[in-house]
Amino acid sequence: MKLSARKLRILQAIIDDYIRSAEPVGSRTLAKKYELGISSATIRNEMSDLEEMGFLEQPHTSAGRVPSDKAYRLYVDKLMKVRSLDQREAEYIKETYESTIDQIEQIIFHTAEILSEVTNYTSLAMAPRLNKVMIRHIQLVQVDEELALLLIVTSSGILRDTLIRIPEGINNDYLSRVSNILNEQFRGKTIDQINTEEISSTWDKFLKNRKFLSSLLDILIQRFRESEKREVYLGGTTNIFNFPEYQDIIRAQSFLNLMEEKDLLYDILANSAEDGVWVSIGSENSYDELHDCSIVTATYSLEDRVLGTIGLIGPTRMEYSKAVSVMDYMGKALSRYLTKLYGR
Amino acid sequence: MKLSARKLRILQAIIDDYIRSAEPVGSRTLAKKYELGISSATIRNEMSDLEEMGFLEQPHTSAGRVPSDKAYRLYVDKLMKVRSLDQREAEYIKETYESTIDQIEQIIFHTAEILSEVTNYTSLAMAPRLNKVMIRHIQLVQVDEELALLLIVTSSGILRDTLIRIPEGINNDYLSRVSNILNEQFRGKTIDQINTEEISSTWDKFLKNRKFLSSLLDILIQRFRESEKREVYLGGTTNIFNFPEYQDIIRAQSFLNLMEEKDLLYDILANSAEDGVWVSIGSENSYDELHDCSIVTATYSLEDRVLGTIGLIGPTRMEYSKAVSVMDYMGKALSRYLTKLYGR
DNA sequence: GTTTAGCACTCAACAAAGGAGAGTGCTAAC
DNA sequence: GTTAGCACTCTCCTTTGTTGAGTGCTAAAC
Repeated sequence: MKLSARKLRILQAIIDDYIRSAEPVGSRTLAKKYELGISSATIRNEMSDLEEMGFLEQPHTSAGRVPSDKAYRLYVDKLMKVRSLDQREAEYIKETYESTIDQIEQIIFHTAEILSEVTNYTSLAMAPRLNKVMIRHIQLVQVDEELALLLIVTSSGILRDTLIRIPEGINNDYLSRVSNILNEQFRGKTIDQINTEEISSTWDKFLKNRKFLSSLLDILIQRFRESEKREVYLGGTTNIFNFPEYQDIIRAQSFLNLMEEKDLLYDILANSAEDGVWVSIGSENSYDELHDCSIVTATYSLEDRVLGTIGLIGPTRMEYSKAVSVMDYMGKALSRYLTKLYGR
Repeated sequence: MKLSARKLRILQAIIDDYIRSAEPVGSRTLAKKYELGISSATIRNEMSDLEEMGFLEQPHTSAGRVPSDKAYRLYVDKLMKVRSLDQREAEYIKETYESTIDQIEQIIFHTAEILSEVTNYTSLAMAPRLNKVMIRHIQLVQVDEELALLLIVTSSGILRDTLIRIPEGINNDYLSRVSNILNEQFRGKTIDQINTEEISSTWDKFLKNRKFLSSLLDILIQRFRESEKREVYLGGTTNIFNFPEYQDIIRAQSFLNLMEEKDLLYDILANSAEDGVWVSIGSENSYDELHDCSIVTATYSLEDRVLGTIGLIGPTRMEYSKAVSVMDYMGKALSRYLTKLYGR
């Protein structure tokens, strides 16, 4: 069977209506509300065809029909008109960025909050993958007799540091010699590329303070490990209660429990598109728990390195056109903002 | 009317039973399950008295009875036996502390997670109030031609830092002169005690780079402001679904929404006891939204300065004896751990 | 004076029964 | 190919009993 223009029009009307109302759509409603120029009986016949073709589903015999995941996919790919973002919303996003602080993690966290505010969906934001970023500078700074600070600066200005205790009798000169060696070893590499054994052997130059030096290395490595931490920030988790499909306590709970599985969420974001906006609908998701959710993601970058992904999650009956336009805008705005702050 | 020993025994039995079952307790159940040595009719009479005295409430005529907030208060103050913590749980807490990282905020966050794991309640943890902590050292470190790092070390080793851009032609010497001045101004003060105007006038010594210096000051002040940030970490928010009283979607939602109001939660923690464990039951809470929750808090300290508060929140039908013992243990364990890490 | 057995009464919770309403599929006519 | 009409289906809601746990009261027993 072919998807005639009329069938498409009807399908579009059903999807639009269902996205708005969350109620199965019947032929009579359709005939009355949308100016399709055909009677409900004709619509019934067409709907029957659409069901046979897998675009519609019936919760039970005497209910209206509901779009299938396949229908949403068609909608997203062909039918939907992606509006560009509302002037007011774009303005709002811009403004909030201007007033934020400059720690990269905080910016991402804040981004998640804005996303959920603007869309009323639950938002996800993956912390930047700093292990893809080059180390630019490592330095030990003496704070006082007991303490020194170990600094790691990456090529994008992102910073890690740790306060460490130093043994007695170590002075600033000594620390800067150590710094130089560390720099030789690390500079220009990404965290992924570091070879710890090689470094360890370098310490042989230093006869004294072996213990201190190797603990220093431990700390460094630990800090690098942390950068690989698969952190996900969430926004608007309780927005899910706004949707009638989550009025059921069991479903709401299982959704919220899912949102606590940061590792899984991270995987979802990490496995979405490599660049740009990406939509995954219901059963397209590789995780069972998400079979009645849809996810819209966008990547964000610093200069032209993709650092991470942000996303929205909601019922399959999602306002895709809005979600896609917001994500598109947001991914770009965030990238611009990061590049402005940390780019060269 | 006097609270006879028998009335107390009955009340205790009712509270114990209700805490376990969440079902109104009837006289027959009581007579059968607990060896009180009296018949259900006698218990009925006593229960009627207890209701008159305000210790019991009846959801409706033909239901059993439920302890009132007043009863829980009596229970917490007089009746309950505070067990010391289960060996296994104490062990578990100790172990997890040993494997954590050393950023103070992370430790606190992790504490919240442990708390909710051990108790199955929702946990709260207030970030440390660093504005009560003395500034020990401020330093500017040059990273390369464009960037420098501004460091603030407090008396308890807690660190804040920011990467800043420096104007051309500024060298390390210059930065260390500036550092010295900043140190003169700030060292030994708490963040609360800083007088920004006084500092601003100090810049007059420097003819060049006024703009850089004043932006530096802005950043410093901003960082201090951040330290006053009223941050609260949560653990186990979805644990609330385990309780039958939150099977109702409206109540669950309003609870979860409440948990998003970080400012309010911060206030609650900040206004609990100044030191040690504290219990607030139902209507004792000053916020309406919490009238059917109870909160158990404990403070944590570094050396002997109280830095913040951790807490548990759950239905008034809470296992107070467990909650109190866990909070007591945890407050102390956290303080010990912080002191070990950051104390002198 | 307490304690207890017995009984009438109350009320929520559950289940069954009976519309009402929305929607479908089919048929026959246009 | 389109449409009106009608029988049929199925959920949802309301109504109506029924059950069971629990109470309060009274009168007898201790």
